[in-house]
Amino acid sequence: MRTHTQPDSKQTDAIEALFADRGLRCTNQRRALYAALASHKYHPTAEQLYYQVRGRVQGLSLATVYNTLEALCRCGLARKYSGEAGTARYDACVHNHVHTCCQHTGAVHDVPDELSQRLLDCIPAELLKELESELHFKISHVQVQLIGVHEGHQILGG
Amino acid sequence: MRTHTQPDSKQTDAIEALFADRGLRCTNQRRALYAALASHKYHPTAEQLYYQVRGRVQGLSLATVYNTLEALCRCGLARKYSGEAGTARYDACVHNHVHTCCQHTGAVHDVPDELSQRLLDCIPAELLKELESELHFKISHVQVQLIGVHEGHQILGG
DNA sequence: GTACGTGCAAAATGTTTGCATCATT
DNA sequence: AATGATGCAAACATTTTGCACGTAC
Repeated sequence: MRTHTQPDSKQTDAIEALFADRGLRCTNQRRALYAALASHKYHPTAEQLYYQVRGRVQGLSLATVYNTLEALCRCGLARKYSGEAGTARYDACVHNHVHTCCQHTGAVHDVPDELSQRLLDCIPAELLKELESELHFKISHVQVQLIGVHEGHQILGG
Repeated sequence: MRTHTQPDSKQTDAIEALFADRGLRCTNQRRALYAALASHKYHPTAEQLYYQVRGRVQGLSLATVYNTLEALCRCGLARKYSGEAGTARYDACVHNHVHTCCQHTGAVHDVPDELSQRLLDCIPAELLKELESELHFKISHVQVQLIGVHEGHQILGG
């Protein structure tokens, strides 16, 4: 296989530091996958990431994509979503935001930060505290999805 | 709609009426599946429903379970959720409620109605209206999940 | 040097589909 | 009688796993 090729860049250093901080080994594959994930505006599936990153890191395998995504999720650097469709989607875990999910196409989009924040701010922390103690459930985060259809699409009656 | 709390035949009639109302054919399989789904406290997967209902309706197939669930979802009698795990879960669509989803076990539970309602009521209708017009997205419903761990479970580090 | 990550392919899920038969309307 | 649902099995899609090798620490 390939000897270690390390592109010099501020961002790479930042990623290395991030990984080190979480006790993750920093491999070319992981670095590239995380960089791709973090730069994604939407929410790629494992397969999409695979094809995207494959061009940059040779010999990347889909298994590694899954392994890496799982590692990233486990240490809190990424999040896994399972929208309406059967395929899991991922994003780099920057901060909590709201998603829209189209019932027609299955597409998942972000709600812009400002709006997301306003929506999430509606839920008072005390209520969450109360839920935690009532349900004996430690809440790590609240996930909000707006289910519906993008304008121009109709739900077929049936 | 008049809902008598009465023997099985009454409930069966109610289901038939419900189906007729939506233009769904009422077969034994569908009736049994819907009854099972509606009585479920948790959120069965297709497979769980299959094994549960199989005892009551002879020769039920998994394909029919999927077909039926899809038909129910399409006409608004059921909802499909895709929690953290890779398996879709369903419930009879009574009213909107909040779910907890355990990061450790993947278990999905309902938040009791009163608490769910209080949480959902936090989101003002005007904000949703605003989101709809900003995003060009027709919101059918808001889905809230509390992600975390049930007490007594720890997230394992590595 | 060692523990862990990787690639490959095969296996384990989970879901959908084609077609002949059967039941509901 | 006609339309649509069912069952079966096979196709399909997605994710996980075992193993030999390579690499970061």
